[in-house]
Amino acid sequence: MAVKLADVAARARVSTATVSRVLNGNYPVAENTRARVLRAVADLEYVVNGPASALAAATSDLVGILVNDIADPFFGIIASAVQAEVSGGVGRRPTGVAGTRTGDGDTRRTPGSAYGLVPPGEKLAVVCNTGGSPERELTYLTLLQRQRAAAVVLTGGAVEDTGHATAVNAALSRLAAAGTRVVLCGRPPVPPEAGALKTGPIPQTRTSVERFFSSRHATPRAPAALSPASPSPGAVSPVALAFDNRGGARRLTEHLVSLGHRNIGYIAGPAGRTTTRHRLEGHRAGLAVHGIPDPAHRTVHGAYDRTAGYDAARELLRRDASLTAVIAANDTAALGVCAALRDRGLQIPGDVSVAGFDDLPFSVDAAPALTTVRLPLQEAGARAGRLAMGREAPPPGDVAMIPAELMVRGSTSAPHS
Amino acid sequence: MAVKLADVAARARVSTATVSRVLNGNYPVAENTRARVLRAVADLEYVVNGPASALAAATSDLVGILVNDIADPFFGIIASAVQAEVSGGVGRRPTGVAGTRTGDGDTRRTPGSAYGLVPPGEKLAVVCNTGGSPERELTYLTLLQRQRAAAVVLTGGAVEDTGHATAVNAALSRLAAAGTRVVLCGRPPVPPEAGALKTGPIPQTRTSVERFFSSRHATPRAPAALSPASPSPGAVSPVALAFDNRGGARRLTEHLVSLGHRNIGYIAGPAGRTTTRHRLEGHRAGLAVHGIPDPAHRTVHGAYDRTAGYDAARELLRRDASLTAVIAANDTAALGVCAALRDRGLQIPGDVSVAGFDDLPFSVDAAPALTTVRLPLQEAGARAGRLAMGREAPPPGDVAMIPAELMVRGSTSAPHS
DNA sequence: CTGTTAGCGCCTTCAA
DNA sequence: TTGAAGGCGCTAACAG
Repeated sequence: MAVKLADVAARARVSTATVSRVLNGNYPVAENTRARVLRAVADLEYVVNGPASALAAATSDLVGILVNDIADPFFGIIASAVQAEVSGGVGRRPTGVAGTRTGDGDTRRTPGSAYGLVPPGEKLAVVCNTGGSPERELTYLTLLQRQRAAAVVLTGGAVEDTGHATAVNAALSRLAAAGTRVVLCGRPPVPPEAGALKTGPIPQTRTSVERFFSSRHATPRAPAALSPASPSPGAVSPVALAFDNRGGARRLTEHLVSLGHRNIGYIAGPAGRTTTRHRLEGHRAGLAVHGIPDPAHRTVHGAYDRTAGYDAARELLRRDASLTAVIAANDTAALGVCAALRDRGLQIPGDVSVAGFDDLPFSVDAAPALTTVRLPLQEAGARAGRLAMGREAPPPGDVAMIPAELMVRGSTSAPHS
Repeated sequence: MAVKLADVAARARVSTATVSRVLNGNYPVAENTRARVLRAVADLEYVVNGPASALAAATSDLVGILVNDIADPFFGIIASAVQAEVSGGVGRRPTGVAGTRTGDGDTRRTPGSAYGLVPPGEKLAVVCNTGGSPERELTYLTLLQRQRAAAVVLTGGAVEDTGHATAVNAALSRLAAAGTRVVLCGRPPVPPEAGALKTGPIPQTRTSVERFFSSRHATPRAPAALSPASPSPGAVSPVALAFDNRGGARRLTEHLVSLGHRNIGYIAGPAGRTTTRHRLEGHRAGLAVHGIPDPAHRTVHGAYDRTAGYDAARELLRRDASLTAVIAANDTAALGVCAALRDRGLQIPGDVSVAGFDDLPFSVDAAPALTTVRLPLQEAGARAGRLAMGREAPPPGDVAMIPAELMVRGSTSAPHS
């Protein structure tokens, strides 16, 4: 980029410091001076140099949202909610300096009028797709740390490999230590020992809330790296919003049992992930409560997608023709199960009942409508977003359990005979 | 962040320049020196300061992917493909310097061994959710320009408001002028006039391809901002991969006509967007070809979601009870249509045929399976990703039309009587 | 192969 | 209310 702050300053006949103040709206500037500066900015189509700004101020407005699979609506819905909260937050910056706002949103203004200007406090919410790969997860975490992200939200189940978990927790600790807010959404909290593993001094950065409600002319950003170390270098446990996967799965299985099912096939998600394990544990607990045996051959692992559900259903039927119900680890896989059953000429739920998990938007439109467990993805994502922005107080103990709700629909009924 | 390059240099007893060279792997360094540096990096848990690095090098490794609705699988699938190509690209950096790689992927190594290290050339693909809001689209574009993004991929239909279109095109021109590669995916090309509106000199940055295949020790990045202006400051028209929405819609409608339908309801997407218009035009063309009248009351506009489809279907039936078929602007809305018909006690396709668009993964599992138009979202996204990385040559004229394929399934049949 | 030395563009005290 | 000036941490010539 050619045009820089100095160019704007020259054209507005002020110093670079003044231009900076106008742009950041964090310091009083005379009204007509401000106007001159803004005109110069528009005329020159000046756009702030993010890196330079971030370097000098030691902060950035990036907020990272890590998801396991962006093509899966489960994550799309969460990410969307987080993003909306982060960059469209209601009541953000109530005392914003008028002159630095984007304007009235009138897109028919002369092009260039609002160029390069973004409402102060506006964060760049950014979704990072790990594809479920541990390496990529770490890579993104590192990249976000490089960028000095303001906050990071990790969504969905975690990989349970000890080495990886340790590495991730260490990365999160470093992030937190660097002043980045870390929030877990739909992911179990970091075990205390892990969180306490390595912790440097935690700089006490002022929260966004504090900034939002401080005096009209906010004082300059606190130099996080220079602030004195906090007294207790205790465990850095990120705020966690965990889904009640275990409870939801248990209630789902109990629902089937109550209908009279005894031979229930279970298609679990990919092995070695917390979500997979918790749902499976819930399922088994549901069986155990009623003293129903659970032979290993009735469980198959697969990915969280349609094809996996399809294949797994065939495999289950091959192994055990006496099945009267199949539970899939999520709705997408459940659709695959339905397809496999139909291809075998089996009626749902007449011959075999089917159930899913998540209650994604399309589940109610399957035929028959899918019995499943509803997770309030949108609400949880929004809450995670507010937590990431420091706009909501963390739950007691920094952990909240998000309830799951059983949705009984047409795909389950009493077994045939 | 406390630990900086100088700290690492001190610990490794080398100069900062050497550390930088090791980290960037773009210059020869003695093997044992490199080892010392890497050990120091690991010991100190050093993580590069992204902003500082970006500032000094005048580039960043951010790649932005703009989507209208991240919760919609249509965009999720495209974004996923782009991302995979951008950050997992096959054969990227074939001559990479071994020592600077993350390692063998062994997550059980001592935590800290690979910290802060990311494979050279690794890009941070980042998905930005505009929510279909023009303002947010511009904001993201500005924010990405601030960050000096390496590339930007815009996906999905564009808003047709003239003022907004002009503003977006101007923003894209500025991005391009700043050396950011711009790719349109599933979005019509920028009209020549618009693209030519404002164009500064286009710095001739070396493409990634050139970098990838240059000598073993790649020479330093070209100083884009300082390179001489290109001879022809012509129009900056970004590479565009457009979907054949018009053709697909036309074939879909002709399919219904060929089955004998004459009274076809059409649920268009939100007004004022290119995708909506193109699909509607295709539909009308399909009717016109066969001389079938198209009274205005048979078209209803709505969002691209289930609820909109549901409501619109009820409205259409209210207006015209003679309908024998309903086409929805996308599959999600089509599901809503099916639900509305079922709620009215109508059979699909016995009483009313239904068709969608996009062929999202769940469409084949609807009951009956949805007749629709398949768009190769995954393939298009991957191609867009490669284009964004400069790993694939742009199509002739910088525009490629991605074909749409009619998928005839169970939800359409000849009308009843 | 390695060290020295200027900046990169902006923010932010300190003065005025 | 405004200006002057010193970094922020890193990269990239240019020597050696």
